[in-house]
Amino acid sequence: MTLTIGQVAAAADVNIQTIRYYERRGLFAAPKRTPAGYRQYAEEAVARLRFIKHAQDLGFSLREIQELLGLRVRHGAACDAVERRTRQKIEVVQQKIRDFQRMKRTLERLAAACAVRRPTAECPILEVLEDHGDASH
Amino acid sequence: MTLTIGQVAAAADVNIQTIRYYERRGLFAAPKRTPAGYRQYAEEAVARLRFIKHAQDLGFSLREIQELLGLRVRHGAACDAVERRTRQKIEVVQQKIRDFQRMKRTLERLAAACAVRRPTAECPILEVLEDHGDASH
DNA sequence: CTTGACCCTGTACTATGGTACAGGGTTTAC
DNA sequence: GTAAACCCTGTACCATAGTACAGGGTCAAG
Repeated sequence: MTLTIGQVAAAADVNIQTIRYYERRGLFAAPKRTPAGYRQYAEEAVARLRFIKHAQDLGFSLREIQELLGLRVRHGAACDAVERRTRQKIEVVQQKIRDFQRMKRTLERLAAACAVRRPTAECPILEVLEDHGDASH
Repeated sequence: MTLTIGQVAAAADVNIQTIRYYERRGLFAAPKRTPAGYRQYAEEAVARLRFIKHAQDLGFSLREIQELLGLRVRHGAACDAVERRTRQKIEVVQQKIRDFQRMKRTLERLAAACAVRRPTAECPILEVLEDHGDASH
């Protein structure tokens, strides 16, 4: 069974224009067409859109997502190269995790400074942020 | 002692155009001018730029930073609002960390499947990626 | 008193990730 | 058999966060 672009868009909760935009960008393979020129999608299209959205939530750019999907496209071909790229991606993700953990610790320090302040004290968050500016880099 | 826009830009390691852009956006108070119209900054300007940069590093948008700077002006109850925003930001960051860890596990599963594949097996990337897509959201 | 480095405003342009609209053709339901 | 709802392409537009450039004015050194 095939789906129209509108059905795919509704199922994946994205705009129709966005799907066409992805197709133009090369993220989304151009599907078969009806004689009238309507796009005919397989059900996997919905899963792929959801994958794209989730990867975006993780902070991957469309260009990076294109790379990830590129791993998929070349399946059956050079599996060694695919594995190498996947391990590179793991490194990138690991670094992102470290960055966000550092960010979270800084934010927690700010919130903690707020929580222990005396009633008459001024808000310490903004000062800490400025100290942070001086102390880091 | 006052600084020119070029000196401030060099000290804070930002583009001159960026400072003027912040001024236009209302993030950065318009400074006094010389009779010729040159901007004259106090040294605090450098600290404020660093504050903006570090808040950006922590994932705040310019709009959010503008809010934070606005809160600083109105002391008193402002601290509670700043703390609330900070804790909201921590939640967002925590969720991102969880998502990245999930993504990392997915990629590791992918690489592991690659490593143990039989010579005749197809590259299992497609299935793993789409499982990931199905499992989320 | 000219040269070069700096400053000014205003406008245009970049990249990313979309979203909207114009002006058509097609399909479906009554 | 027609009206609504859907699809097509192409182009223009939005926000965010800048960056560049044109066409001037200003300042300090030699």
